[in-house]
Amino acid sequence: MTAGESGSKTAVTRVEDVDLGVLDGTLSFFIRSLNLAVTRDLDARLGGMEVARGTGKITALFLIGRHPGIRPSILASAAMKDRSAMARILDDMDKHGLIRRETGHEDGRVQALYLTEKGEALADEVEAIVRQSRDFFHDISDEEYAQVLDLLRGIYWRVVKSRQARG
Amino acid sequence: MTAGESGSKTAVTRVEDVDLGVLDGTLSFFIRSLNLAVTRDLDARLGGMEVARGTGKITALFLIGRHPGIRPSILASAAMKDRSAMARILDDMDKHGLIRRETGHEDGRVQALYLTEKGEALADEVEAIVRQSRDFFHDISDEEYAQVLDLLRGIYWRVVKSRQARG
DNA sequence: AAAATGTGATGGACGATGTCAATCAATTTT
DNA sequence: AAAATTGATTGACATCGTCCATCACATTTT
Repeated sequence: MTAGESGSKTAVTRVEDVDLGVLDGTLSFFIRSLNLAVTRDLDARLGGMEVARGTGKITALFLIGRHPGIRPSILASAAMKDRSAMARILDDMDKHGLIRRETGHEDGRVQALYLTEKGEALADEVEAIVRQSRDFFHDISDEEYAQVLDLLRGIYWRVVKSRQARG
Repeated sequence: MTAGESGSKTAVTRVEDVDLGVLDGTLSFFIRSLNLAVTRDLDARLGGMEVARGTGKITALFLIGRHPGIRPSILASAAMKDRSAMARILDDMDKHGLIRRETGHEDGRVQALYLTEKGEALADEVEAIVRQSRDFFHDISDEEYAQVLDLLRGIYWRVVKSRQARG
């Protein structure tokens, strides 16, 4: 019936022979699987740096650097996390002296985030490493990389915006 | 210098105005961010089912169903996990009566995995839900979805194979 | 045959993660 | 002024991924 039901119901001894079935047509599966591999690779590259483990720290570091005064909730949206998760990350970064939190002058509820000098330095350091992270996909041609990047970027923004709409 | 450094160093109040900087050219970032959104959505769809939370259980359920007698280590490779992580998942599924583990007749070290009837039933149920998971990307056209699926599938297999080679 | 080496699967421990609900302060609405 | 809303934070809880050690079985070496 469905594509990929050719070699069904047979034991396999090699991963290459595995038929993914429904999962083969499911974007979620590939995103979720690749996430593990990519995260592992990035953590290895970041070694014992203060931003290792987790997407949130790196995203926060870069976005605060690029948009001084940005608010925690915007960071949360961009990183697809909820506010409480981002609050923890910021707390951690604060303890490590990477960021500074100021209370907004106009609205007393919001916080304005800034990188400390230490944060700026780390951001530069991490940026160099992140640029190298493309090496993980060394098997993939520049064209393919660019294509998938464009497509995922588009999907990303649409998801961000629809998440924004809902809550 | 680099693409995307146009609107630099300005505070933003809306996510849409955020400039991702280096991250904008980093596949890892989009994969890692989208992973969170996709995982959340899938967990919501699966509600309180016995396979909710985590990619591993669903992958195991489907692959065992499609390849009766498959070994845990192959499942681990396909799900991009390590053996111990997969062992926990299988243990959990065993406790819930979803799978059956037999010791291989030829090689006493390996296990052969099979779905129980309960497991088969759940697999069918979950398959229906997984098929609906494309709805999460309702903003994305069929063409785009197919394109990004093809590209990620290709990347997935290359990563799986290179992981296989290394360790 | 015995010993050493290798491989598949488990289990414990640890830190980190994501989520939910509750709280608190500040602001906006009525 | 009271009520409802919003931004941020905290505690609690379950889960996850990783590392290290262990155990059983196989294969290779001597």
